[in-house]
Amino acid sequence: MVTHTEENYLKAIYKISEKDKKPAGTNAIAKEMDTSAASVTDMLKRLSEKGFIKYQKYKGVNLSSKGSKIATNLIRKHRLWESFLVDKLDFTWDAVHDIAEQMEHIKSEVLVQKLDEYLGFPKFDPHGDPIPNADGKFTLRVQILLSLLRKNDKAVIIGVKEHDDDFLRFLNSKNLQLGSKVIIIEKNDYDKSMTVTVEGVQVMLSEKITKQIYVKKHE
Amino acid sequence: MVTHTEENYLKAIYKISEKDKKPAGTNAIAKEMDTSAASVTDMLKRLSEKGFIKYQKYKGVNLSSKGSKIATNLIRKHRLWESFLVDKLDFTWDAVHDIAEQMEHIKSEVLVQKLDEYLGFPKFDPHGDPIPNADGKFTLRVQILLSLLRKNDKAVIIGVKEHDDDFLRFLNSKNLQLGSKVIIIEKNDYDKSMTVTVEGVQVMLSEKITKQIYVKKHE
DNA sequence: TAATATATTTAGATTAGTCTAAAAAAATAT
DNA sequence: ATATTTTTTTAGACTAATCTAAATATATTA
Repeated sequence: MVTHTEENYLKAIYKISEKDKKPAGTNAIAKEMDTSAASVTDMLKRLSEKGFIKYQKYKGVNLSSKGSKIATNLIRKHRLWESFLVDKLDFTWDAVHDIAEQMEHIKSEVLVQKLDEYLGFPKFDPHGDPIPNADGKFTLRVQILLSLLRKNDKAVIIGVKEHDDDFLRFLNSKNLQLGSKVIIIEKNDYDKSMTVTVEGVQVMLSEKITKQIYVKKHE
Repeated sequence: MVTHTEENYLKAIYKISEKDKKPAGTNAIAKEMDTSAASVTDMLKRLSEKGFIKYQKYKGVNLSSKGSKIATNLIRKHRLWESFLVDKLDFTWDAVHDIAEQMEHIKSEVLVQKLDEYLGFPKFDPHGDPIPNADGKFTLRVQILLSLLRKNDKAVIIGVKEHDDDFLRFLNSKNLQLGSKVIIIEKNDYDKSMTVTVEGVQVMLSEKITKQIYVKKHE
């Protein structure tokens, strides 16, 4: 048995070691979980006893295959529920994270399987993040940052790096969403800002923004 | 704030005082919650301090309007999710209770509202139980027990009193489901068993069964 | 390499929810 | 109306998850 809280720790550890490509440290986990380092140490002992992580004092942690399975399954459920909320219930992409954060803890194998089927076995969620399959395998694809495009390039938005709700709402306001076609009209050498056309409308995007958007080149 | 566990207690109290038409006793709650009477007493103090119940030592408990609101909202969510599971994900009515028991705790007003809309504002769940609206009001309707019908009566199944999974699967096996049309062919005076026609097939039903099925008379 | 800074763990306490065993109150029966 | 049974509460302890403050390891830098 794995508790709600343990599941959240495993997901945090997964996320951190995925990003940093090395064992997750106590402080990093504390920050991700919004708790104290002392609490993390306590939890690491528990997770270690249950065989979910490989843990040595002061050395950071790695997930065991058992722990990794739980973490990817949570990510799978999280992203499937986000897809459900957007595709079926008509939520916008900036409003689904907190709800999916709760729904990912629902325990039922058959529910996930039926949900996946109902959604048509989606490979990517409403933010363009890959949805692992039942075996925990992620679909890989070529994706580059919008900031790397040059004048006259054409591309389609296929994902976002930043998931902050305010950022997503900013994109909504500029009509930038998954599937949007953009054409680079101008690129400013000095501040790297761009002027692009989205759905026939010109908008100016700072580098801070263009570095958070994944695209696929077009034509 | 109300915790997961507190919510379950409130629902248990609601259920018991609804059935017995009087304040819920400690033992009854303990049985419903599958815990000890001592734990219940502890929890009643907490719920009372939070203003969810009216509690006097040894006198049993009643929900306050605040507590009642929480309980009916849980029932609303439970029944909406059961409807979702059956109508959209193709679950059978005997397999949805435990999953809905988890889903009812998801906290999001707008989610419930959108789910309700997505399902077409259903008034009854897959077991024929009424789904309270956002104000906690239940739709009432005439429903009688199948056991009360007489020879040659025609009726439609609109609900079940018993929710046990095995009972529901028994009904499945006889093709008895919500909306099924039944005709009473014969009624045995001695043991009150009946022979009825369902979807053109004759089946024999003991009184134990017919006392658990709600119907609406037809023609 | 010694001094300093940072990261991590330990110690000890707290809260929610649970337990068993014993005490007390209320209900029932003789 | 007294004795017995049932119901409920209290007492005291346990676990999971958390906290702050202090101690100890490790890493960094002069």
